[in-house]
Amino acid sequence: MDKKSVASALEEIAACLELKGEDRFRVRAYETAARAIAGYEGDLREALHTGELAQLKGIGPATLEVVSEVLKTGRSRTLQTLRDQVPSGLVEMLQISGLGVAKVRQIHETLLIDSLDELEEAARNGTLSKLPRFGPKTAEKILKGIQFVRQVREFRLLHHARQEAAALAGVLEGMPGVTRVATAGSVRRGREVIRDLDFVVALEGKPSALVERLGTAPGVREFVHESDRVLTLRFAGGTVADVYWTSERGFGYQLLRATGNDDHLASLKVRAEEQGLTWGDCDLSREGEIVSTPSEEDIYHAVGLPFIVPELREGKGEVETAAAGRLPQLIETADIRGFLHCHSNYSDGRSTVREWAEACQLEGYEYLGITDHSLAAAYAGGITLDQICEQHAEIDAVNQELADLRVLKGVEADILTDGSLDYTPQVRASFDFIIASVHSTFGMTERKMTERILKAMDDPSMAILGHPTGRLLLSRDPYPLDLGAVFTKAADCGIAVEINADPQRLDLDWQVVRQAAELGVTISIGADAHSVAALSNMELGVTVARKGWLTKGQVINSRPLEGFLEYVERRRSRN
DNA sequence: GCCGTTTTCGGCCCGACTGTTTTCAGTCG
Repeated sequence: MDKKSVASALEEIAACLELKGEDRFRVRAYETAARAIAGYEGDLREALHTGELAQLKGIGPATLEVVSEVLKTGRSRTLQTLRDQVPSGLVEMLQISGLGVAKVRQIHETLLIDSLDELEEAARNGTLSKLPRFGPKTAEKILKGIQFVRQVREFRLLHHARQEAAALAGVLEGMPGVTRVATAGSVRRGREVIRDLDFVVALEGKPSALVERLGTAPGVREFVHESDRVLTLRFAGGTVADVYWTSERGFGYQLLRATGNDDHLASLKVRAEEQGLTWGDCDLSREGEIVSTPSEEDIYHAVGLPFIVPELREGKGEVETAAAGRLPQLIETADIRGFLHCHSNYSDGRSTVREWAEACQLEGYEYLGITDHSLAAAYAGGITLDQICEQHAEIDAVNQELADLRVLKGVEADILTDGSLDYTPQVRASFDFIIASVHSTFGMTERKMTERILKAMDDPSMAILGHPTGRLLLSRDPYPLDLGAVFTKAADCGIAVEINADPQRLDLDWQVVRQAAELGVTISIGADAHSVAALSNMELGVTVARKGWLTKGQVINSRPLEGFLEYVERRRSRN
């Protein structure tokens, strides 16, 4: 049982309790517990065993019991009981943006609706919009929401998929006859959301023993499909995994095939055939003779190409560029010198300034930019003027003590509805640098939202534009925005545009990162981390940058401290 | 239900926006 299953059990309990009209603080306790589990970095079983889990903030006796039960048996009696009392369709309806408990209950009680299909019908035929306090706009919004929920429920976020894949790879490694295991597919390519997991195993002997053992592996619910080289499994949590097996000498070819994507493979196939090779389902051959391909490098070599890293294999011209010898030297996590965009306990973060500084020093960063929420972000405990003074004094003290790390005084200032930045110019001048982001009024038209952001970019105190499209993967679409206009202006004004590395955001999307870079935009990779446990966000941000073909030189926080500060200063002295 | 203590129970996120209504409930960040 993975973290996601445990967290979603707790979330579902919370939703059921809420729909039953239970005390809202009890509901919130389960939601808090779900977040605590989802954000927990270590191994859950281990932590349960050592008692560390019982100490985790947000976990108490009742929620610990749920966690323990789900880890041991894959189910929770509390949840089973609740499921008998609350129709599952109502829980799904809660995921629709614009529908809260009150409206879902109203719909259920007055129209006797308890599934998405029935809700869709009622929204289409006009019965829904006749309910008190509903109207045509609400019905339309609900129809959109139903589409969205249906579309996203099969997917999971990259970091969750990576955790699941690592756990499953560990199980595969212990299987009889298995000599090598690799994670393939979209997880390996670093896609932001993942539908299925893919694995390649090198096997000695017959696959029957492997198949048999996989059937009894923990959490496996059923075999969806089985052939002579691949087994498709479904786990209790809903995850679907393809396991391909091959010999050691065919491992590279199978790994390449299982990694994809289809467009990339199609381009390779064309090149292979031009070279007189046969691109088979299971192996690469020349004149009937199988070519030995223990590693992927062997295949790229055979078709006359340098190795292409998995992140680039999206069929976006990487094969042609590689053939011309013009693939960029992609940025790596080790190139990042400045850890930017993190929240401390002064706003909605959990770690203190000192904890941030010590953690970043340990990771080898040269500088750290603390950027708490500004005053307008009331829900996130935006930092007041008094707190700013207090925090700056604390940062000064930490800087006095630490020799090889510089803590910068930053802030994530709200871009207000009218396009101005939060705080007065005098207050903004007290910061070393400012990330400016939109956190409210997402429902503007494209023209208005674009005007709002372009106006904010006129403010010389803005160094970085934070999470530019506001999307939340699998839960909220980006707001409409003319990104081309934003990029052009950013390049012109010397404002860096963020790749926000929060696993739920990964905003900019990798597909537009390249466009931004081609327009001359400097990119900032911001962790948007709320505790030191999320230091590893940075790696996800770098994955997005690599998928966007970025080199070290295009990323502002891969510059040394002086280079970063110079960039900020140059921006300030314009206008 | 959990936390943080005045260690036994009170307090827990609040203001703005949206779509509805005609003054505001519900939702969201």
